[in-house]
Amino acid sequence: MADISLTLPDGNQRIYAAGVTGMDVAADISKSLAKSAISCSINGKHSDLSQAITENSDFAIHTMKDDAQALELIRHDAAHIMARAVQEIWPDVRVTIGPVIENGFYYDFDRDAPFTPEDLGAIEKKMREIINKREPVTTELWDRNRAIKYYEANNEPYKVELVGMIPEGENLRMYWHGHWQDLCRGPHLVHTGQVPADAFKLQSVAGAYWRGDSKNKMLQRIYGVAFKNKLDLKAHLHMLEEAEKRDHRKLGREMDLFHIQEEAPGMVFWHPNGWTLYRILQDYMRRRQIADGYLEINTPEVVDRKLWEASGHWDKYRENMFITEIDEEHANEKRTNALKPMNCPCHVQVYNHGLKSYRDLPLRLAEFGSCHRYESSGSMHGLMRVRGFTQDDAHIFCTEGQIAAETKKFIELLTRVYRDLGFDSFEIKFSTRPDVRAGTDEVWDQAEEALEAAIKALGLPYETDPGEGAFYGPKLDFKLTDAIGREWQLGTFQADFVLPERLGAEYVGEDGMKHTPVMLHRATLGSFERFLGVLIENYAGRFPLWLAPRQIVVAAIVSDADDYVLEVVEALRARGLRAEADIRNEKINYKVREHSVGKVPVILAVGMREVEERTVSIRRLGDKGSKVESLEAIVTELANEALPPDLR
RNA sequence: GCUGCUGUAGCUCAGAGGUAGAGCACUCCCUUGGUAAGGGAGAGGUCGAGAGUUCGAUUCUCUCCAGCAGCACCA
Repeated sequence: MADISLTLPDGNQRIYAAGVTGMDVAADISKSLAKSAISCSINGKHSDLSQAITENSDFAIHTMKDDAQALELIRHDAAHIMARAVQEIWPDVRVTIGPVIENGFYYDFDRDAPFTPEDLGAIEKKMREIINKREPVTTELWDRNRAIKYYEANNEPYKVELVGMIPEGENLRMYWHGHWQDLCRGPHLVHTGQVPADAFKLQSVAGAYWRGDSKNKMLQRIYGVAFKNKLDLKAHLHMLEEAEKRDHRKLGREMDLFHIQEEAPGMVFWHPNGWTLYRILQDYMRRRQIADGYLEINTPEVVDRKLWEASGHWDKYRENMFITEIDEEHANEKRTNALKPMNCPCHVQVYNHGLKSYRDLPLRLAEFGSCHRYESSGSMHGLMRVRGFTQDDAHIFCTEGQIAAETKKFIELLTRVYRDLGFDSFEIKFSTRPDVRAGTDEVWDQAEEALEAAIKALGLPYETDPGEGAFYGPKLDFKLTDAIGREWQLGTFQADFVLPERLGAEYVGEDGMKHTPVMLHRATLGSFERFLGVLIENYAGRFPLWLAPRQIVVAAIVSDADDYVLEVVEALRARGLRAEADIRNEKINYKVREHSVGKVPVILAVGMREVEERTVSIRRLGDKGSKVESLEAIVTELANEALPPDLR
């Protein structure tokens, strides 16, 4: 056989006979490398060490030191080992698929009785046994028919179905972990003992549809996490605990922000603290939008079905709309109304009132529009997914030629808003024309170019998602990253060539003829509810002063200071600060603890010393100590600090 | 909507076929205390809703509602 040349990551080249395996090369380099090797990359493709190399290639050996590869393999092999363990304990369980996911893996099984938490312990134990056997992982290429016959003989219908989906003529890779075998793309570790027995944990059991389709049978999914070592696992479990602590549903209760109750699932009862936060955010958005040339409007929430039929929503989304009938006692005519699931049809009604000229464009109509959507019972989640919500919605009516400038203007607004609210980074997803769409190719060309040009003009990175646009136009989605690295899709910007026409929106152009405007749907926060959920979790409830619903508590150390406490509160309130007095019969330790737990950013403690010197002792949330300043200085300092970013 | 789990005081949770308990919070009293829980007393619950089994159900069974985890969905 001819010789081939392998280029190692350090640039060195080595010559081997064609057909050499990664393991051969590792052994040739050093004995210890052969021992620690877990996989290799051949021309950048992550491969098994047993893979034969037949041509000149860039080549790298991976060990446990290569995080990306090591974690992928550990998790992937852990999934296989888990499946093997399950089948060893319950031979009648059918296997399906088990991929690697963030931090871990899962495997879907078909089994009559669901797994219980106790089962997970038994499976973990069996997995450790398999790991401790240190059995070699081997692989073979099979042709389709052999694989189908094999799986039919072994009563694995899901595997038969999977093999059936692989194109004719393509060989399949089969892997063995000891006697247990699975169809898999690979690559895998060298032996089962390379999965760290003390660094994985089975987390939970849940149902999942076969091939992700709700028409299919529901399988039993087991989720697990796996890491390189015990410490990483512990760190991950700790991180989960931390994330739980900042859960907005928990903080919402603790900080007395809102609640949701049985009689109105998916609808929020905002408490004084939460509504203060909501209002601060809304006032801020209102100022930002007005500064950007938006005109605020307000439209009905209950609207006759005729409008939804005209807009097309009745056909497409009726199942998700709250529909009301007016009973005959109260109406001469029986009619069917729907709670608005979105604002756009109503905004077109406002636009349509009165003849519009090209001189009126772009016309930016904004509404903090209260919408209702009947979300399925299983999808609701605190404030993040609700049935009643308010969008920071606006529709920009403009000409095709104005799309680019409006896109740019909007992205600039969104960037400012996100930054002001503590989110420094976000990603843009650009979705282009789908196969089934309305509008001519020329219009799509123009709109896609306009959107893309706007992102480029701002020098922002973005990702293109071909074919993912709405049927009525291309769109941009904005995903931000919060303080603990989670991503949230909130803002959106969508061009629409369909709705204005459907609802008869027109303007008189320079040519004196009637034209149909383009409508740009856009939201920055998305919905206030969801955004506040994200905001609460991002700050873990410890809001910057301008956002904090309770900004300052003035606490008396002795009751002789009560009058002065009230005076300080008055002085703070006079400057628009949200200040409360705490003159309860409690010790200062108690008060400090309670308000710290309540995440009040500033506690001003006053005793007789402060009364006499007209000072206050200021303690900031999270600080250990306090410092004394004059009342006058504190009021000015806090008043400045509490200004919203757009007013500074 | 689907699979599984859960529903007891405002919150976190314990409990049992004979009609309920703890801690914190709340109210009152004592205490005037200098930066993360001072002491005492008291009040508070149709045990998610409905039906069934039973002499008796909050406990067992069924149905429904809601929540949680995941899946599906998300204009």
